[in-house]
Amino acid sequence: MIGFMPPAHLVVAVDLVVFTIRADQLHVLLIERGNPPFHGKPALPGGFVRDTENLHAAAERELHEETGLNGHDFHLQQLGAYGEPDRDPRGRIFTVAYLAIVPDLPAPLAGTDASDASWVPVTQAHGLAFDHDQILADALEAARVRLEYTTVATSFCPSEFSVTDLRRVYEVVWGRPIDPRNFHRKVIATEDFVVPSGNKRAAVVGRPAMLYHRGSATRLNPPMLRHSEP
Amino acid sequence: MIGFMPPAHLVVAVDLVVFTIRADQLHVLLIERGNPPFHGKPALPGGFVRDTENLHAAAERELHEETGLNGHDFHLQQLGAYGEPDRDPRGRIFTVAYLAIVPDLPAPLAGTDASDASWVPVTQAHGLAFDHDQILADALEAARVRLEYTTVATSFCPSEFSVTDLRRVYEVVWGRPIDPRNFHRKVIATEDFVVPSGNKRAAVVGRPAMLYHRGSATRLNPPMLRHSEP
DNA sequence: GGAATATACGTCAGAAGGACGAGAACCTCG
DNA sequence: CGAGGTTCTCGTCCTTCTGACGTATATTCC
Repeated sequence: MIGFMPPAHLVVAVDLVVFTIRADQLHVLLIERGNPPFHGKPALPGGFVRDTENLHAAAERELHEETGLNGHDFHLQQLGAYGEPDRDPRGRIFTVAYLAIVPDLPAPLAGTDASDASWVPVTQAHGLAFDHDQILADALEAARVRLEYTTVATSFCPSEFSVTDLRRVYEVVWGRPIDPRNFHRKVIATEDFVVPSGNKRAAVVGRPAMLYHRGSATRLNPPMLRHSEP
Repeated sequence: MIGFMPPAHLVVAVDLVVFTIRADQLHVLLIERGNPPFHGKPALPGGFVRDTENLHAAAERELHEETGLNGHDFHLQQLGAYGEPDRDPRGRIFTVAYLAIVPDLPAPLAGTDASDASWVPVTQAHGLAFDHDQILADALEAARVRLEYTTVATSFCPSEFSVTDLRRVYEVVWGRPIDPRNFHRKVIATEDFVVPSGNKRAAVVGRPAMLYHRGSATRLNPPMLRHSEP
């Protein structure tokens, strides 16, 4: 069943790797495919680029359709293009992958037409349709690198967060523990990484944490290097 | 003259930003367009992706056609996809940009069918066709960043080079002088960045330099940070 | 009030790099 | 052949940054 060939303007799609953190675990947004090919298999959300929209707009539209998010309360950046000739059995379809980082949604996926979408821990996200396993792996590595050199970690957090919240982001994405005292020093010393909100967290136990908003900085200089092991 | 619409498999192209260093200046490979649109204007070399090849293969093929280079004596990496609806007046054409870094070719462009291609200093590469000004700007920034975190600078150099040759690469691409003594210490101290060839350069003037081949390392850890100024 | 806990701040040593001095190895020129 | 100039290589000092780890502070629970 190779017969299907989409019209020219439907040869390019965008696929989204949407990351969030829930219950101290990195989750990725997946859909269950309702049509062939790969019927019933999990896949990254995505869709074809429309005639009048550019790639970024297409990614934003898909993200809105799947999560209800819009405006600028998320991080969205292009990862790269994928175009193996046989990546889609329907024919020659290229896809441009986007990495999205969103905070843990209070009413997750509410008001969306994507009731088939669900958050899956990345550790359990295998066997995806198409080449989405590869795209997901590339996205995970890209996210880890971007935490080193940029301030995107704050995009995982809600508007108000503590330094410990931010540290959890790094620990979850990197998969390794970080010394709380050194991390605190680094975050506070980095100009415009976070700005104090003036509030304190109601303590469940222990000293209440000071709360912050994300600052205006985007680059981390000097970077927060994870010491890579083979 | 909007009538032209390429068949489905010709909606995606690859464009190359090929950098080299000649006479202590960063040069980019440009062609002069022989057909409309943008007839007679300079542009990045590129072409449509063929039915059976993937994106990387298409980029390699184009690079070979334009420079005669093949094998692995160059650096070739994807930059990203560009897809503004109006970027090509012929219709909806997406392009995937690739960054190539090659040594100064001894017999430049010999044996190629691209006699229309020429090396242009990046400082004079303006007014390109399509959105190639933007792609070139993105490529330049990407090259600068990659010099910080990877060992690609050696891809600008011939097989055998001196530490000073390598330093010139950084100075030319970054556009700022570097202290020769600190640079030398950094390069030598970084494991597998360069390996001694055992030879010395015949000195024109001054102490002859020891020569090196590029090493096996790809990442620079810790990175060679340029201190960005606003 | 004391124990437990989490946050905030401090200290010390080692790694890395910017600034700069100086020696080493070649050239040319007188 | 020696002096001076040039370039490459090595070394020193000092500052910044960070990993390791100690300690004070603010809250809840008992």
